[in-house]
Amino acid sequence: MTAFEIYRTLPEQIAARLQREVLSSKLKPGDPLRETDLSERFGVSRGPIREAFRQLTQQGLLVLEPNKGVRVAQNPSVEVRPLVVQLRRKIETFVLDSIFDRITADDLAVWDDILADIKAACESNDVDALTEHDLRFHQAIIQSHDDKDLFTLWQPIMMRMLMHYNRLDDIMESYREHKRILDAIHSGQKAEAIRALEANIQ
Amino acid sequence: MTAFEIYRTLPEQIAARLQREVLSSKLKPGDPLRETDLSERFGVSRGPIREAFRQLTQQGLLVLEPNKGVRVAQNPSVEVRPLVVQLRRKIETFVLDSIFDRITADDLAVWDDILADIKAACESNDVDALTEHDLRFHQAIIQSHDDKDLFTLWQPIMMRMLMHYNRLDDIMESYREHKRILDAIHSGQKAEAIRALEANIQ
DNA sequence: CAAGTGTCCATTGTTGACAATCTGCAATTT
DNA sequence: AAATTGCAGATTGTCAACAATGGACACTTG
Repeated sequence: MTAFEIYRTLPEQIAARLQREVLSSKLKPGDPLRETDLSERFGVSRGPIREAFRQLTQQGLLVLEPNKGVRVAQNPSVEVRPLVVQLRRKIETFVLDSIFDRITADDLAVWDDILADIKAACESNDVDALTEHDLRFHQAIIQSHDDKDLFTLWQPIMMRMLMHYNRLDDIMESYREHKRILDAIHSGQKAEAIRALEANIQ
Repeated sequence: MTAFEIYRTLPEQIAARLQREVLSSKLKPGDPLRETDLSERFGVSRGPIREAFRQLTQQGLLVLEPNKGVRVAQNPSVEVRPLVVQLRRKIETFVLDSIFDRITADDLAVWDDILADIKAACESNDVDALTEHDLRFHQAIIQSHDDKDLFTLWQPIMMRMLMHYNRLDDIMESYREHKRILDAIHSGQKAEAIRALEANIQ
């Protein structure tokens, strides 16, 4: 768990809280979000709320209809879901392949820390925390690529996968999958790392 | 050319105009867009301008930095470009394959009309118009899928490809490529249509 | 009774004023 | 001369008031 989270702006703080509520299904697909309600809840005017809506819309978590406000987005249909998986695999394996020979000790230290958080979340059976750290793990990899725009491309795809995070019977398996990825990176086995990464994305 | 374009909202109109200026390189990567300037230019307050920024940011055409405003996004790096091509191919071929047996005469009529616009743009050597109708063509196909969320996923990827639309020596080739796609669809040749679509995306 | 019309209310859209932040440059310090 | 500080202007961030829109429901109308 991250002890202190620093956000530059008001809308970022609001967006982060709403993001958690969507990913943890406290807010369900189709639920309307009203600007007035939230501006009272967070003690700010409607401006920052709208800006937070913008960020979450970009992430694909909210859907905006003119004059009607925003709602929590629907999960991808069963038909589209395999496509989303393939897209995410393509991006993440591309990044891992591309950065592999330039991964620094600092990068690995950060990823190891996140893996520890994943382990803790699995052991305490905390699905919401697992979702959060799973996101952090893959985000950290994507963001280590020089082209920062890749993150913008990847994020909405990732979010669509996280919206129903229930594929595992045994939650500890998530920890093992991520550990396999990092183990392979530690020992310099590129092909194995990519294989483990693909296995984790489904 | 579409004679009348109806937009529901003020921000949509503004976003559409700015989109054209970015795609036609009238606004170049890195150029800053100032809220005050645009609010004077379009005769509205800064609110709708910010909303237009929102939409274009979601499309990947603008990049926002807190307290610094928005700039026109950079083109994808040469390293990332092949990935973008692959992602777009995956989505569009997925959609075409998925809808192929349910394509209606109305769909085809619309697409034929757009093809005529593409032909006209090629014949008059109007690259900006070609970009616009090329976008309309592929957008029309994507939007004919039941899952409307696919469009949101596809749009930012498409935009990254359109930001420098200069792969063709012979502009008429673009018309021929799109014609091959529609010809194959007309004659019910699914595999051939998908092949032609992939050939067009590069 | 069905289809259309009008009114009201909840909600989003727009605006202009004011606050906070960033940038560049000049003055100051070491 | 190099680094730092302090201003001033430009620009974005936030706010609260007002306008416009959409949906629900009662009412008319054929």
